[in-house]
Amino acid sequence: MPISRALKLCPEALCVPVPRKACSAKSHEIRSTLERFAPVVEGASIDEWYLDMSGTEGVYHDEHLSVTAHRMRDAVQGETGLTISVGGGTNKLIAKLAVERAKPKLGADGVHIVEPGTEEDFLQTFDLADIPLVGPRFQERLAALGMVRVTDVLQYDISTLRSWLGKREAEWLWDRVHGVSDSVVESGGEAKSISRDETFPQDIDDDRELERELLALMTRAASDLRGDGLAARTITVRIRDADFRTRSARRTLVEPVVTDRVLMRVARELLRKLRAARRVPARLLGVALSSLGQDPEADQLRLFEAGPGTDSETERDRVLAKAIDRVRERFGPRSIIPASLADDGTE
DNA sequence: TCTGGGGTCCTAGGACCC
DNA sequence: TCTGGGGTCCTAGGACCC
Repeated sequence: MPISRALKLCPEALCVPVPRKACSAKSHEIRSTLERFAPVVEGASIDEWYLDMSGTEGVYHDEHLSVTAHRMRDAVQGETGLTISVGGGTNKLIAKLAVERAKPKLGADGVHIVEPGTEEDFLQTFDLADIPLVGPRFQERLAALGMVRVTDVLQYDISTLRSWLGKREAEWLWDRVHGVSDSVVESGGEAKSISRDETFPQDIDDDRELERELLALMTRAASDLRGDGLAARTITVRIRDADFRTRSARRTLVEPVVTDRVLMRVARELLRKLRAARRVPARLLGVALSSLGQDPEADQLRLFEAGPGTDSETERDRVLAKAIDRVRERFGPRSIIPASLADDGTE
């Protein structure tokens, strides 16, 4: 339920913000513990990881995987105070489905291992909606063809499925319902994008007001960008109109940038473009920074020095941005904010 | 009664290059 | 009646996940 509706129904409710920093710190703690058990650990989200256990049989003296899994569970509980569930199988699809069967609230003991060779039988106990990446849209199409459970799909041969769904999707689904998945466990790494967006309590139609919101969003995104030691080449502005139509505009710069001034200058142009194309009240506004790379060092020789009013950053821009970040870190995110934004982009 | 926030990945089409 | 072909980069939109 959206908070705005919850507060309408229950005006005295107290809203407690998500302690994002604390969640992220706990996530790192869990990962560190898991890394002792497997050579490759892939973070799938803030609270899910894949471990590739192949090749570790000798290390664990050929003990059954469920024994190792219970030791992982105990280690995480002991070191972080949090309870995890562990699913095991011969590929990521099986492991992901297995962990749902491992959860103690279903009466299990926190571990569920699917033995090699039993994957197809295991799959037959699921609905298609349980398969990762079978979302609401795909479910609807499949249901229209009379397929809701995995067993519904197994009645048909691949050529029939191809004629209904097209080659690519039919073959993808065919593999999944047979428990086949060849995606590898990879440790991954840096974020691919950083975004901030906000749904307004009331739709906003005023351009100046939208630009103020844009500035607030960009200030947060840019500060996190620099906090991670990254720079961005692509800036995206997203707007959701009152009728829920979502539009976006983006621009990729030749050089990666980090400063509020340049990021905001591009973002404002993109917002103006979106507003010029369709000017109706907006319910959401967002910014995203992508094409990320390591921030080229501030002390690096810069071939071009550009002034305000261009898309290039000056040394002054970068020093200023980082000084502001330090003040915010010490005194809080609201301790120093842009007073206003002039039309030429200076603050 | 409308539908959160932060992400990833995929696709289609266009520009441009050799 | 014909308008090559393949690769890369970019934009816009959409599906999906937690």
